[in-house]
Amino acid sequence: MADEPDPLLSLEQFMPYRLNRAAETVSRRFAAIYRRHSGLTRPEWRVLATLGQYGCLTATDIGRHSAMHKTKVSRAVQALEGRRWLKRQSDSKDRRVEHLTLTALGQKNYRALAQLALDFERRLRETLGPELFDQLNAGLEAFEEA
Amino acid sequence: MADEPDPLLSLEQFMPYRLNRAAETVSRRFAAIYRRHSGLTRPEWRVLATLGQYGCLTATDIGRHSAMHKTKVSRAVQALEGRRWLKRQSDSKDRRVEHLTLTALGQKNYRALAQLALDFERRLRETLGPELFDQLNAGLEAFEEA
DNA sequence: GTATATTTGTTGCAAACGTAACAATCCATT
DNA sequence: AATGGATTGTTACGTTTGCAACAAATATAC
Repeated sequence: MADEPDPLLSLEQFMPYRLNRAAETVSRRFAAIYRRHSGLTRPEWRVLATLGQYGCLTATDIGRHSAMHKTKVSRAVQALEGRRWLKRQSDSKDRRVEHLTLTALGQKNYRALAQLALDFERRLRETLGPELFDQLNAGLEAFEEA
Repeated sequence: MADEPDPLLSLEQFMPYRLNRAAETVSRRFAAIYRRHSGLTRPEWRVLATLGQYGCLTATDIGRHSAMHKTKVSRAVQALEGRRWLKRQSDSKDRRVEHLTLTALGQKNYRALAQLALDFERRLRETLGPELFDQLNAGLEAFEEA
């Protein structure tokens, strides 16, 4: 009595499923690295990395750029502010917005964490093989445009 | 006074970041579809799809296969059991494990939802273009092996 | 054969999450 | 300049999540 109800859908070949598994696996491993190093959560790491790259942004900017919910951003910003890794400067023209920048301490930690990120990606590229890595990258790039 | 602290890391070109954004976008859109159709949550959909494909599995099997935490699986199984979409059968040899299978009702809904999935993927392939879609798929496939 | 370790699945609990409501501010139309 | 609407960021609240502890059962070691 076979219990195989002739599968209509093969998850292993289903793109959303594949994408999710790959992203989850990578994200989890990478998160374990910077968590061990700094204790940052994922949203906090994202805010740090975004500010490290762009220098000065508002909370809305960060949310738009990293596709995070604004409450997530708000809480991550609070946490980083508590560490003195980030400071707020109110805009003189529009007093709703606050410009966020990393402090010297924040930049120092950003540099260390960015290095961890680059190392991680390099190992990933080696594990996957450069040609497949680039292929995957090209596919993902096409994705962002569509 | 430039506020650009020479970014060490370009998030847009960072593989884990790209993977996450793509996966999140796709997953969110697809989830909206089957949520509207059936009210299933993401973990519930995953359990349903996994059982629909493999017929009979234990909770641990499902967790391992779909990379979900065992508590997530446990709760999704409870929810599907509450809908009468799934039934448990205790193993006669090892009384810890329970074999999970879809009921007739569960299979009926699985078929409908699998069709939605295939439609979604077909549209995705059209949007992306077949060649890039396949390229992305090849990259993801390499991923799973490593 | 008993003690110890491992595995399977569930539950308590605290942390994290998103929705919605909110205060504060700015903009647009009049 | 005033009312209505939009935008920015925070907070309150109910839900979801994962870690840890757990009970039950099996496997392993002695």
